[in-house]
Amino acid sequence: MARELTPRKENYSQWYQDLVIKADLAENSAVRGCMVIKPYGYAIWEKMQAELDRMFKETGHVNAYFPLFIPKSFFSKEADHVEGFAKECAVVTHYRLRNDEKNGGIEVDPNAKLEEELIIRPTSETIIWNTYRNWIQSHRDLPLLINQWANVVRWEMRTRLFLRTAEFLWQEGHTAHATKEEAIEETVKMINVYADFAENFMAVPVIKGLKSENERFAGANDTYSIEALMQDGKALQAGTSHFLGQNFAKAFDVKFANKEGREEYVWATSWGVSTRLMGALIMAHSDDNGLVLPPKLAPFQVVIVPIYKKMEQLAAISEKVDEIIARLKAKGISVKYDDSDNKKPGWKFAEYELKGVPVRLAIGPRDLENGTVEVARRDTLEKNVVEIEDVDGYIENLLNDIQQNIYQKALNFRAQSTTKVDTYDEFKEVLKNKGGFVLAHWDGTPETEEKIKAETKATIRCLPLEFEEEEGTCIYSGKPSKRRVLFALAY
RNA sequence: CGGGGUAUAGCGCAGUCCGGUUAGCGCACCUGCUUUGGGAGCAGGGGGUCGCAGGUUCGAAUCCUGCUACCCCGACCA
Repeated sequence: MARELTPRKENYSQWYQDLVIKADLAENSAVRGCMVIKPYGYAIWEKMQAELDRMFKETGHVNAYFPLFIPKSFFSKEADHVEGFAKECAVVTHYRLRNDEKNGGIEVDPNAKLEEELIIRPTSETIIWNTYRNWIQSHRDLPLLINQWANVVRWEMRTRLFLRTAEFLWQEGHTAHATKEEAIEETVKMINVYADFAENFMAVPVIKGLKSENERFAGANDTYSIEALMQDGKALQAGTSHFLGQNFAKAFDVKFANKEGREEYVWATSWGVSTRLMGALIMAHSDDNGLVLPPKLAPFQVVIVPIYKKMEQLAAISEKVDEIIARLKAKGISVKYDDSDNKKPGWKFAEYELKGVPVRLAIGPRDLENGTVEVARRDTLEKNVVEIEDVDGYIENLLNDIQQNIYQKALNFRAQSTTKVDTYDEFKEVLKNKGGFVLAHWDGTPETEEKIKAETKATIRCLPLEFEEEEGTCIYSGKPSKRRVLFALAY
């Protein structure tokens, strides 16, 4: 395997894709725009899933599953929704193949044309709300708090591993509520869950905010997002939570009898995060040696590499290692012991650094004599010799320390990369030379936002939920503004 | 959909301009010996419809025509 990663500054996007492939996370598949997630990458995704799923359940949600196919007619019931997604839908038109008598091979059977085409879900609001109609009669049926883990397809023109693929894995929550207030509360609750997950598990600091009208989900009244900053200074939308108002309830005629016995449309939310989080994780922390995984999401937190000349030495080392493994496992620390004989220690060191394993132990004859082990941490690449007696407690602390440290590092980077600007010239200058988040005044109109985007490619990432009221003037139009909003170039 | 590029062993590439022994190199793989505290060394070995289809020629990976796929840069990305 070629070891070199292309220098990051030259072409971050290429560097990122190389890293994804070399660290064995994923690769492009034979199918256009689709990705094969390899076992190591999938193991990280499974860790993410497990934590998110736990958090959803703690907030009262349950899992269910809805169909992959959506009848075209369902899809078109909500006008904004269909308009937003129409350009990127995969459509099933036939249900059978037959032998091609003329040319050999196989062809679509023209006699098997579907009366109504099926859309492969790009998101499931429509099929789910069509189902909810039958599930909701009374206020006693509410709230309905359901999540599904699924794949969706969006026929993107250009794709990038994890960040934008034609098919991707995600979870989508779809909830129904009796009141507007309760639905809004749910929307905000879930964006907070996502922020909590990003910061405390992924160690990626995020900014919670409200999307501008232009960037809002098709069919939503309000879209909240969490925005993360990548190491190349571009923003990544890492999760969204939508307040859907009564739009889907009206489109699918979902009404309930309230406590007074009157019929009302229900209030809805939807929220989702996807395998794009993998991209965020990689681009937030990796360095030139490869991935840097937060201990809470690493498929294994510790790797142990034995160093030996003769098989007898390996046997003695393995005996000691078994003890260490037992003690680490007792503390809930996951460990891989790589005693494979076909790779040299140096190769293993480099390989596990590439894969971002948080802590590496090396143990050889010298250590056996001294009762020590060499502990190397991935985030700083520091090495220390530790008494075997103390190793489990030491590593337990070290893992916490690494989790904190990489979060702090990302937070510091974000702080350095966030700039307040007051003029349009300054705005353009910062975007061009420094990148990162730019806080600026905006007049609140979609027209201004579009013009800024057309001229600079920067978009309003969000109107941060945490902000200071401040009199100012729009950097573009000069009109008055009461607050700054968050701009950036984005993935 | 525009602009550029690529297609040769599992992977990465050279060879193509200027046609000519048996198509080559690195990594990986197999065998053996020596190695093992930061991506080992030596020796030997296996593996190819040179993207597909036509054409030119005594002779095509190489020239010509058509097709297909993929990559990069844009456009697109609720």
